[in-house]
Order: sequence, then structure tokens, then C-alpha cells
Amino acid sequence: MARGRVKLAYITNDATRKATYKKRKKGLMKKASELSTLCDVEACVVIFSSTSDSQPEVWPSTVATHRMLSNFKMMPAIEQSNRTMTQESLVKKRIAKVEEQLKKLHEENRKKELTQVMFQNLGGNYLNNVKEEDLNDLSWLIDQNLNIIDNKLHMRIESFVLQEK
Amino acid sequence: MARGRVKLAYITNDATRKATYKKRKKGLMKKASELSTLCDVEACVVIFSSTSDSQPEVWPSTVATHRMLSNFKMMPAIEQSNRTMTQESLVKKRIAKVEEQLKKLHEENRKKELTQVMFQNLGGNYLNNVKEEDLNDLSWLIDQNLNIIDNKLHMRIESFVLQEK
DNA sequence: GAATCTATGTATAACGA
DNA sequence: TTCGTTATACATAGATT
Repeated sequence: MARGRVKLAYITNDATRKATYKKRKKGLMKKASELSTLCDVEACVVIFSSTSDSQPEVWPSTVATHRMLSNFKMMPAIEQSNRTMTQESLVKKRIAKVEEQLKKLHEENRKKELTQVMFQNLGGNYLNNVKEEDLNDLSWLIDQNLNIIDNKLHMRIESFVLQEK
Repeated sequence: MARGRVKLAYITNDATRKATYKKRKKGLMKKASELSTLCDVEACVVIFSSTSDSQPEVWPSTVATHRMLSNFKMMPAIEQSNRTMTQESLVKKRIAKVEEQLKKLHEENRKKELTQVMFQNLGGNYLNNVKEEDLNDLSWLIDQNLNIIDNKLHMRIESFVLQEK
């Protein structure tokens, strides 16, 4: 970058970091836009910045990003592999680890729920302050999740059928 | 860019486009990485390219991206607004629709659980063809979906209760 | 802080092996 | 096709207003 190399490390100075963030965020999204145009690919960028009002910043748009991310989630996380797993114990270790993670997630979720209840009880007029389109958005998201689950069901059923052959 | 300005439009030449894609994808992800480091933000990039084997390309990693995207989806799509909803009937219609969806969700969820039981009873052979990290991913994804749905259920129920007051 | 302004560092289009 | 190489366009750090 200009006028001096930048050490690739966290910028401790608040003002500098914020300025850099703003510039580079713009640059990143421009690059994404260009790639998308030049090569005709769908792309999205999501940035979670504690600075920016706790809402993620996205390119190209919230709705488009949601749509793409749904696709992403529907993609099979399981890649076909011919590698045979020789060590069953390894799998068991993994499973134990996963179960630990699940426990944490459940705890986290519970906390979030409680926070939400609390938040919504702050005032009685919650729904009165919701835009129709946002409600729409919410319905849309739920639909998407249904799709994802459906997809996984089918994947599993297919696996099952194939397994039986 | 070098040696000639690039017209910001779809590159029709296959070889050129592919080369450009590869270079720019690398550049984009590097930029994302730098932004993330310099400003300590979480960011992800997802590219759907018909070229690349129909699998999306992601930064920083599949798992990290999934995690971030779950967060993104959990973010309230509902922005605060001072606009008051004058038509209560509209809201009630929405709620009815939502309740219908919830019913479906419960059914789906039940199906899913059953399928999972089925899946787990396939016997040990299936696991032999799945990479450890994918197993990890799968469990994680399922849990995320459950969390998301749980979250939305609660949001809606709370909204409904508040409405009744 | 935000907007502008350069000097410089980077990314990359075109080319050649 | 996929690598290097190189000339240029672009992004941007630091300074200034």
C-alpha cells in the first residue's frame, strides 16, 4: 500500500483501523463486483464487524446473500470419498468432540432465547413496529430452512436406498 | 490492471475468462484475509462458479463459513421501524400463515428425526465412506438448523403473545 | 470523524515459454 | 493448459484540510 508497507497485523490505533476498514471494505466489495461481472459468477461477501452496529455488512444485498447462502447450505457437506477409514477409534473420537460442541451450542442457544424474551418484553408494541416486508423476509427465511431440511432428508433417504442395494 | 484497461464486462473468451477468474479469486480472498487480520473482523466470501465443479469456493473455510452464515441467518431480519401498522387484520393473517408453517416445521422435524434414526441404523458400513471432518460438518449443520428453527419459533411465539396483550 | 490528495505498494492483463 | 514475467492500472497509507 502506499507510503509505507503495512504490517499485516491488527491495527491498534482506533481511528486508523476504522479508516482502513472503511477503505478496504469498499475495495473488497468492488473486487467482488468486478469478479462477478467479468466471469459471470455469483458471489457474496459477508463481514461481521463489531464496529458497524453489530449488523453484518454484505455484498451484493441482504436478500441476494440470503438466497445464495441457502444454496450454499443445501450443498452436500459430504463429499464422496473412496478413502477408507481404517481407524474406527478416530471416528469415535470425532463423535465425542462433536457431542461436546453440540452441548455448547445448546447452551448458547438457550442464552440467546432468554435474551430475546427479555428484549421483547421491554415494550408491548413489538409487532406494531415491524414492517410488513420484514415479516415477509422472516417467512422467506423459514421457507428456506424447510427446503434445506427437505434436501437433507432426501440425501439421507437416497443414501439409505443405495446402501440397501 | 496491467497492459490495457479492462472493460468491465463479461469476458467471452473462455481461456481468458478462466485465467482471470483464477487470478481474481485469489486476489479477492487475499483481500478478505487482510481485512480480517488488519481490522479484526469476521468475514467470508462465497463464490458460485459454474466452472469450478459446481461446488462453491469459499474463504476462509467451509466450516468457518457455515458457522458465520448461521450467525447471519439468525440476525434479526427485522429492522426497527417507527411506522405503525394500521391494519391489524394484516398481522393476523400473517400469524395464521406462520402458524401453518410452524405445523409443517414440526412435521418435517419429526420426519427428520425418524430419518436420522434410520440412518444411524444402517450399520457400520456407511461411516467407512465418510471423511471424519465431513461427519463433523454434518452434525454441526444439523444442529445449526435446529437452532435456527428453534430461534424463529420462539420469536414468533413471543410476538404472538405480545400481540394478544 | 469524514473527504481529498498523492506517493507507493499491489494486483493483474497480456504475453511468452 | 498452466506457469513465470513485466508493464500498467488500481488500491490505499499517511498526510492534509
